[in-house]
Amino acid sequence: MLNKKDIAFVLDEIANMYPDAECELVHSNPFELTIAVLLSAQATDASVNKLTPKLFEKYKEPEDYLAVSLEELEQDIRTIGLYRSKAKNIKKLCQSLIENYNGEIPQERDELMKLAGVGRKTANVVASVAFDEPAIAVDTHVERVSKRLGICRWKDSVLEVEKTLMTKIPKEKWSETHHRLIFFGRYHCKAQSPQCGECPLLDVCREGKKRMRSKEGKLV
DNA sequence: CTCCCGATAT
DNA sequence: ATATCAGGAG
Repeated sequence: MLNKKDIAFVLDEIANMYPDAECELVHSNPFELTIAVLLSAQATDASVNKLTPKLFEKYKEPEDYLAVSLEELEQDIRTIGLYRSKAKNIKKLCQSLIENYNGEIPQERDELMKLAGVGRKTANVVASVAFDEPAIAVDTHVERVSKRLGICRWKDSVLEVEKTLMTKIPKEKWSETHHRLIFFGRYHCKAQSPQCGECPLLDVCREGKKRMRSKEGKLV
């Protein structure tokens, strides 16, 4: 496990690598962001961003999603994986927004998580990006990077990873660090081919050093 | 735990 | 061909 000094080193290095890391999902308000994050489950940001500009032109408010049939909405998001569940959740979410939240996305994470298709990770993203609340959304990248580096343990659940990160990172740095960890995981510490040979964190990364030994110094 | 699922990278 | 992608619901 990384000690306090190692954590500080990691935060410093990823700040150098990705000083301006931010949400890459196309959106222009909290409602669009929520839809985009819901769609992004088990899909790449690029795939979602390819779809949402046209989608948001057709569907501007919760009422617009309720005005079409489920089949029509499914067809409109068909290029995204899990599209049938997502279409149903979007419909439920919009109905709930109108019935319980005056048609607006709520700011509290507990309220966000009551919405269909919105779990802890999505709620954290919306609270953080749309409403500037300190939060660390643990997605596949944050989980993988945290475990490889040794910030948390391999067996930790997603919730345990989030709690560990919140404990080890100063609250005012939660949001920026969260985005930098995502960029680091997405573009450098990739799932299939991590660039350990060119990684500034190699000295403190147990998994990276293990990988370099097994490959005898050869890059991926 | 399983299921949902198309697009893209390896 | 297989793994992975800003997960969540049942």
